[in-house]
Amino acid sequence: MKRNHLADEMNDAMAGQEVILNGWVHQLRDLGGVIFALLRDHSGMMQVVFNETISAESRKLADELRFEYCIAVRGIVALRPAGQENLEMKTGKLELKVNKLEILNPCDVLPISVSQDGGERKELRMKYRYLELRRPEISNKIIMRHQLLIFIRNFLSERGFCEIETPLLAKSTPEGARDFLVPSRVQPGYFYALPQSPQQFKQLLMVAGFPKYFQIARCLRDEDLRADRQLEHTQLDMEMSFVDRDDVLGLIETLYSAIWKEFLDYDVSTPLPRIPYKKAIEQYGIDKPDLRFGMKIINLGEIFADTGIKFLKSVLDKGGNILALRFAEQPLSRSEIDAVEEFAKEQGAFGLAHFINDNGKLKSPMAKHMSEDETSKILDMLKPGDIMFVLAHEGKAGYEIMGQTRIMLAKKYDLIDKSKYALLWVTDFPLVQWSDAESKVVSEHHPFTMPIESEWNEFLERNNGEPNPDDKSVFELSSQAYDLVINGQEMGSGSIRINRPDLQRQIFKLLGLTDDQIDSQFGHILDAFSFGAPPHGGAAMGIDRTLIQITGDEAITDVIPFPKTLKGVDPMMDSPSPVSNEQLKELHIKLDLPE
RNA sequence: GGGCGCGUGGUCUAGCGGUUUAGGAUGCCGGCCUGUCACGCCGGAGGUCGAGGGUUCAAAUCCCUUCGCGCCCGCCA
Repeated sequence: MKRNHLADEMNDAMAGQEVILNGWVHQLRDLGGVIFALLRDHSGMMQVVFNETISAESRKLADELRFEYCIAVRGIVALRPAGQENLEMKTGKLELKVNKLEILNPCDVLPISVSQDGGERKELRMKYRYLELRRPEISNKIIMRHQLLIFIRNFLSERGFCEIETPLLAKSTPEGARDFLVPSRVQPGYFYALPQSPQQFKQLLMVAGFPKYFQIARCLRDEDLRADRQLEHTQLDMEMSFVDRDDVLGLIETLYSAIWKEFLDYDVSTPLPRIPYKKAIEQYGIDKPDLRFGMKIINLGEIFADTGIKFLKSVLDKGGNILALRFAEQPLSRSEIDAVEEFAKEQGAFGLAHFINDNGKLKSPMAKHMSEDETSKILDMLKPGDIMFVLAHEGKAGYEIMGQTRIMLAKKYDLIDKSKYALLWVTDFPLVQWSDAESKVVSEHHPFTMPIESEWNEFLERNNGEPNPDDKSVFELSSQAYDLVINGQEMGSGSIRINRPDLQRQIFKLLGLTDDQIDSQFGHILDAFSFGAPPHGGAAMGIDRTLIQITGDEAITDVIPFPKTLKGVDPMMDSPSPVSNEQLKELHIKLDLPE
């Protein structure tokens, strides 16, 4: 019995018509003489009725029905008796009087509930993900993912972008995340790397003369997982030639405001705010500020420039900062204030002082050591009842402690306007940063990022034309890189790229690569740049993260059809798994397992 | 690699040294019920309390180790 209608198509006008529906038993109510079931298909639900006055045979077979049996029913669409309508249901005024039932496939006792959220543990839900996906609330996210991808493809295609696939079997390079390796059978001892992103391929497409490229690309990185990080994730990868930074930012913010309008009916005003990296750190203590609430970091350096308070003075003398957060939402108890200090200490602070405007009088552990001038200036900044948390700390770490404290306070005291979406760009990222793990200078974004050229040229001049990583001013250099941030989450990043082989080689040298390493690992791209490579730039946007912003979920596993656990295991397929000795032998691999 | 939390019949959960033969809900099995919609009522089966070790007269409960899951730090251009 093949279906000729879907549950969702049933309407009053069809009363009296005979139809066949296929689907699953979503709910069962056995009243003895009559059995009601909710039949669910991908479109919706329909109540079906088994009654011996309609069909004794079907009524008898219906005794066997249980949750999630896969069935086919044929029957007459009918209006429910007066007073029996279910107004909560789209088809609630109707029912199907079944004259033939066929059980297509029975269903074992369910390990997780399908008809509702049974609150099962994550590991179980992952193992039986295909059952969880039967729930419309869950599958709708996967359908929305499809709709988002279609929307993006149409948007970019209409604007002259060409979707181009790039290889999955690519090459391992020394920069960046840990690679997933794939052994070559034909070339013993050689490995492909799965792409961390199509970065080099897309730049080579620019060299090839494609003006606008995009790809919905899977990116793989063998690093530890988080709620917003899987081993593989999907990026909207894009690149354009003959453009400057504003062209790229303009296109992406137009796309994102269109997505927000389409999927959330939310008006994002463009152009988006653009905050230089340095300012983001100084004002929010983080490179991905959440602008749904205020409470910017305040620098009290000037007020305390000549202070007599020793620990403040000594931090200032060492070039540190005195930073503050003004908390004006509600008075806090002594223990609540202590909890804030405790949090700051966990973030690395030595301590966290505070000022309170106690009806025009300054209340603070430091009050009696402060000058009149200092006291009045602080009081001027506080309304009665306001609390100001104060941190004296050196370097970027001080801003970061305050940034984390700012976020903690906002979450704990509900300062975040959940109806708001705060989209912004953070621009002018540092070109490089220091890696403690590798004890060397590494790219902040990636090694193909164009520096801000005036700064770069001055840096070279200072170092006699050599890209000297030991010149500490290297950390002051900015790049033409940018991040899109939404509600405090990094949504994607991009940059204007280097397109000259000489500059690219200098950057590699700055990162500590020798000429030999550069030639063997990046020779292809330097070659390519030497054949008239056009200026170009682009970005890559996280599709999974974009989706959880739209759905309001907290983990990207919610919008991935078959996600993996935090240990990188797929409990459903039970991967990764051992392979046979024959397979290993074919690949010329011998195992050297830890104890 | 480090920190925090969780793990009890199919599933969710109570119990957190002895009142327990581990309680409840739901699902499952059997019975009753012709207008339910989380249908209802009656009865029943189902547990090595994640695993291993220890403390104790006595351990689901306390301690140690270990495994799994989640969240965070490190890590992730």
